[in-house]
Amino acid sequence: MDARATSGATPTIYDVARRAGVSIASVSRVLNGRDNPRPATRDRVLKAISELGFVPDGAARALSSRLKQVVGVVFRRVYGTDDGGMFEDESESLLFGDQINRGIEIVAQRRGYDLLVSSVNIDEHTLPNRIMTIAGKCDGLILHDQVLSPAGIASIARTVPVVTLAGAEGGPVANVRGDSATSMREMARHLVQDHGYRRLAYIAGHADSPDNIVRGRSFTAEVQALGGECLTGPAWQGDYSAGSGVQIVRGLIALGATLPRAIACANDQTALGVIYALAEHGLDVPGDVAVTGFDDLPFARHLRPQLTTVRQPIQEIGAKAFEVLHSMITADAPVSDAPSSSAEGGSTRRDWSTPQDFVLPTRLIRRESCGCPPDSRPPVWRQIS
Amino acid sequence: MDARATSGATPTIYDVARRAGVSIASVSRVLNGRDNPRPATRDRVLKAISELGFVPDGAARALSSRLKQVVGVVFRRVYGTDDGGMFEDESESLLFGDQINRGIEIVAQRRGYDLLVSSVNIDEHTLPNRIMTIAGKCDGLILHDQVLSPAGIASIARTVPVVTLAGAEGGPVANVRGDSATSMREMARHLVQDHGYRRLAYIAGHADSPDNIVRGRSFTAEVQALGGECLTGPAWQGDYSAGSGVQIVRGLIALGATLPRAIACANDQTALGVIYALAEHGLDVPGDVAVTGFDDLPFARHLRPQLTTVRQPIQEIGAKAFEVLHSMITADAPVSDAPSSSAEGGSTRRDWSTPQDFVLPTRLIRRESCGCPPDSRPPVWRQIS
DNA sequence: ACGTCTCCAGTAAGCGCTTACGGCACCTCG
DNA sequence: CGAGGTGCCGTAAGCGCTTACTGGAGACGT
Repeated sequence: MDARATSGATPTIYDVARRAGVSIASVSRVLNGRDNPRPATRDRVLKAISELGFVPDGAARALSSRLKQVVGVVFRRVYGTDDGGMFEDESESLLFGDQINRGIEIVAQRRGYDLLVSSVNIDEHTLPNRIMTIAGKCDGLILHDQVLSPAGIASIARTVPVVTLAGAEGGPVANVRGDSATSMREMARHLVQDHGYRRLAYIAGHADSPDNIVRGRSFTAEVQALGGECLTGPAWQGDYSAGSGVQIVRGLIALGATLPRAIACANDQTALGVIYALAEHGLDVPGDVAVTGFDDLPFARHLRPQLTTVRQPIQEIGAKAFEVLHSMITADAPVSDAPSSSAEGGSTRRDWSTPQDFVLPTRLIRRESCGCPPDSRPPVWRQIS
Repeated sequence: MDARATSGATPTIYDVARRAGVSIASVSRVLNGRDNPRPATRDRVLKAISELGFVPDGAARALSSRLKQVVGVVFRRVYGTDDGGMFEDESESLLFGDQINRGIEIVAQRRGYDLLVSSVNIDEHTLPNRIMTIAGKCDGLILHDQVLSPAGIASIARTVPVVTLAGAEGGPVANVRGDSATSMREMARHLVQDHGYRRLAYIAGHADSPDNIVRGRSFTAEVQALGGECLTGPAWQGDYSAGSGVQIVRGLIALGATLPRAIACANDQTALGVIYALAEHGLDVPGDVAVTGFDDLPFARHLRPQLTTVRQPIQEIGAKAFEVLHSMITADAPVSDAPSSSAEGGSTRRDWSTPQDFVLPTRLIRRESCGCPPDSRPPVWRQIS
């Protein structure tokens, strides 16, 4: 038996062992649900554990087993918070990210993993350091859109498994995203063909967001292919926030510009702002201007008018990201097993030479803001019939 | 110099040391910003680090320094997600929690801490195990409302520092919450005195939520003190969700009950559901029935009518919770220092015998849904003037 | 009765860091 | 010119676990 005594502080496995009259190895075995310890031993250990209120130290466990069972999730915090105006009303812009995180968390939990979440400020000068600190605390990283340059991503991916969310096709690491192209094309068709609008516009999200780029391109191309006109340019550059939607519309109206018949927004939040600003000027949606969003956040159906948008399988995107990361993490471990030449079906054996790009299906949700008639049935509210 | 070689896998401090031609102690010293290594040495080390893409292992660091720089945050997940109906539309109920977490995270970051977030399902049978696993991975725990019984909290608090959010006064551990009593009293006064409503009701949140209890009691008491009538009872029992608000109103109307002139809801989400259900039946808010919420979530001001509610300093609550926890964590360390008898001003020296209850101020926000006239100025949108 | 096999349980060697301690230059001053 | 600093840096002892290896005790076959 080991002599180590840890009486004052929090109990360790040695205290448990001593109290149960067994060796630390046995304690470890019951902790990990091995089946060798016989029932009598196991019970003594369990008793000691609960009497002492013993909680195994995750760090020690991680160090020894080379697995932390933690995945890091990094996303972008929008407004500076370093000083006086401590908490801006930034919350709305985070709905999407939070939902994704929920999806990650739920599947992670099933595998015994927990989430280390961390938001970063882009203009942070110590970004590399922060990311390293985080990386050191987990087995793998999931990076939301807009947190790191492709080069930065590639660099850190050298050392720890990384998957990105909503990244560009052909990025340096595995990537998971919704299918923006197909549904934005469908949106364009719906607006132009079904509703007959000819003069439309796309309010962009962050210029360097791959999702935004794809959405804008697909929409514009399809509108033009269908003989419509699609306004673009700096005047239509937003940043995914509701505020940017408000500003753009106000700006246009102040300039006396003729608004297009329909405005497709890069996401729901921008649409929220647009509708808001339009109402401010007495313009009717969809009567005067039709407005659409993207994401189908929960609030989309509570707006008046209810928002026509594209549903992304938000939580599934998070879930998929975790699964991909998890397979990278576990594939990392058995490095000295089969020497080589394992020609079985597409296993993930350190083969992120050509990182995969997972695209999840999206769906056009027609509600009122595009000009469709309101659903006659009272809409269900959740699981309530 | 140490002989250990770690060539195949991810680089360790030994690899860095070897490459830089120094000892691991020196590497550690530059990693931790100690000032002894002289510039030349430091540069060699830094160079080796970046060449190898070395990321110090958080587990090893934590084990050695007895500090993980991680705090756990546990909150309640509402709907089961174990099976087929994988992702219910649970999101709305999480806004509040997510905001709090943001507050925690932002201040935590300043101190070099990260957040380990984990949602739990109440009906989970392995709850104690899950919480233990989480506890083992961090230096302290912040528990949201409704995740653990007071007994359970007390038990785990034996081993790791814990602070609760929106817990009851006089709970087993330190607690941080918004001041529900004062503002609900004010709300009652506003409704009864300013608007002259005499027949009101309070739609409750979870029955075992301390915040809900305080809100209900304060509101009811004040209404009655002012000579009004306040409906209560099982018919008015909700669960903080929008869905419960919908159901309650639908139920009442189906029964042919005469609705009260004003309904105060336990939180904004319930109010959202109530307004929705009222509209469904052609009832005008606030014309026929006034409705109020609690929390002042961002969507509250985008509702039609804009929601009268109580603003909780949500992120500040999270921030405060972290600060309290952090002081407990750091106070934990020097355990063999001053033997006793430190009679200085209220320091947190392992003195959670009578856990503190921090109450942050709240504020009544009068908007339209109570019957107040709409604000004439176009409301600002964020920082936009 | 003795070898052998099976089960349990203990011993001890790390996992990758931090840090107390000590040694070696080199410098300062009596 | 030697005692005593002072500044850098290396050595080694852990931190609290997991687990390969080893050993002892029965159970069993011959």
